[in-house]
Amino acid sequence: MATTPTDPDLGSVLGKAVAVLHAFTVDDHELSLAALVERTGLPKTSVYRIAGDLVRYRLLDRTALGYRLSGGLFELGMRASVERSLLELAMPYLQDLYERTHETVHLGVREGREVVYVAKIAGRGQAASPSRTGGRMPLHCTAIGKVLLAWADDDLRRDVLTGPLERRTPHTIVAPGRVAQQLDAAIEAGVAFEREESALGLQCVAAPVLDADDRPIAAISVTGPVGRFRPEQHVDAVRAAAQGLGTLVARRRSLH
Amino acid sequence: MATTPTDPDLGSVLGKAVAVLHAFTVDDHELSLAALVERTGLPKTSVYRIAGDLVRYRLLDRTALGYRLSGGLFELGMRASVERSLLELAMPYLQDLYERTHETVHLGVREGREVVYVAKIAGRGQAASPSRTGGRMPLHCTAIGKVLLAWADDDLRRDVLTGPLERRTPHTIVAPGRVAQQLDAAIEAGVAFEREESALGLQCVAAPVLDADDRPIAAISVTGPVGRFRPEQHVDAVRAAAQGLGTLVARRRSLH
DNA sequence: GGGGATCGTTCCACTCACCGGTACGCTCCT
DNA sequence: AGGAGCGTACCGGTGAGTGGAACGATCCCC
Repeated sequence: MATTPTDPDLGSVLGKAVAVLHAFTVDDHELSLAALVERTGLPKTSVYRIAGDLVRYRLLDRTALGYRLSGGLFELGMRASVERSLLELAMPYLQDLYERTHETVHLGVREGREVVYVAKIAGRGQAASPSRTGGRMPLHCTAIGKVLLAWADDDLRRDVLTGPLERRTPHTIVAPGRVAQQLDAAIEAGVAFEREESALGLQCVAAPVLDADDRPIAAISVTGPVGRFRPEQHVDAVRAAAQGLGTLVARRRSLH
Repeated sequence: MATTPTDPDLGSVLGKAVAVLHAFTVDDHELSLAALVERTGLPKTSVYRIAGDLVRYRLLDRTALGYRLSGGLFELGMRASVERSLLELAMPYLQDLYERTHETVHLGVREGREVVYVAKIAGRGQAASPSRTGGRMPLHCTAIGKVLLAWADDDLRRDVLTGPLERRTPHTIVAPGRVAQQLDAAIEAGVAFEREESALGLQCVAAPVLDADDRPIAAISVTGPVGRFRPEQHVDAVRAAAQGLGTLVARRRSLH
């Protein structure tokens, strides 16, 4: 059941422990022992023992209802070098961008065939975008994803376009040809757009953060609600932020 | 050597794996096998095998120089419920506070006898504060720490004050009596101050985020360089942000 | 250019930590 | 009262994990 992203080797303690950790998602942050058993498919006793150990090692917390990922794990995750260096370098630019636009700002990197959001600035009373820091989204239906894909190796582009393109909304572009068109247009324009393709009611512009070799390290986007928000108005601001961060990153000789 | 915070039971794979993960710090984000062996005190072969497994499970990445904490760990950490819920609720307030002051803004929670920073907004060209998201600081020498300690149970306050108070700068207050004085003053004033007690050249004001039962969930602070920056000027802004967040959190029936 | 130090990797036989079925006690339901 | 669902505890068998020893590859200094 419910194969975790990193479908681990269940023959080792470590594998089982990782499976338990991966059973938690952004939405289900609190799971009972029974729920963990169901999600991992592991024997109850094993989950019981392992979860207990994880609590002992401060990777899980006990709660009235069961277990949840602990603050220790948060600390550990914040030490992940690439994401954290990027985040620290990027914050001032994201900050400026938000202040200039007062719209939701994202920073994302590519992980496999998906976008992982490394930072999100959503001010008060914004149209709620479903993205979350640390969350994932498909590459083909988000502005950040398109940017990351457009500047990526041809291999990856081909790989993604030949695979299934998940439909998220009625506006999601699922025809490989049309996605390819958009990727080309993105390179041409230096930015990519998204119009209600990942979530209804939201539009988006994104620009790539390129290193010294013009490889895409990350992407920055501005998101707003259809109607008041016109992504074209923010092209220059996003591009400026992404380029600023890019040159800063390049100066640091790739993200160490 | 170098006992990790959660000095783990080294008799189990899991314990060893956790020890390996904890060997990485914010500063040493990239460690060779030999370095891991030295820091964990584990046999070389064991570290080799376990690190390999951790790479397989996407908790570590291989690099030219050795290993580092992976993006997968970042994602996992971002799912830690308390920190992430708090972070999402707090961001708009931190955002506003930064825009109002244009000084470095922190959000911190207490973990044991230390502060853990959950969020940091450091604008361009600020005096670099040594804090980092996910990093720790002692309670007695930071504004956030004083706030968290002042509103905490008497048990904790006694516990911390009777323990050794680490000196961080010439200005660090290490006399238990004087710290206690400041805690009382903090409750009186609704905010706590710090004047170069954790890092030279920096001053700070912090206010508590209280839940419905007046228990401190977290604290918010504004930090700036001595000279231009006068913490007293920002008392109202910090207090407003913290209270706003507090009522929001209280409405959600404690952080689930 | 050879010898020594350092580092990552492979091999292997022992053994103990892990395994998971079974059973128990508790709290809600019906 | 009975039954379902859950968390906890017990326990003997066994294979995953163990770590010492030995190997090859770099690098650097004499």
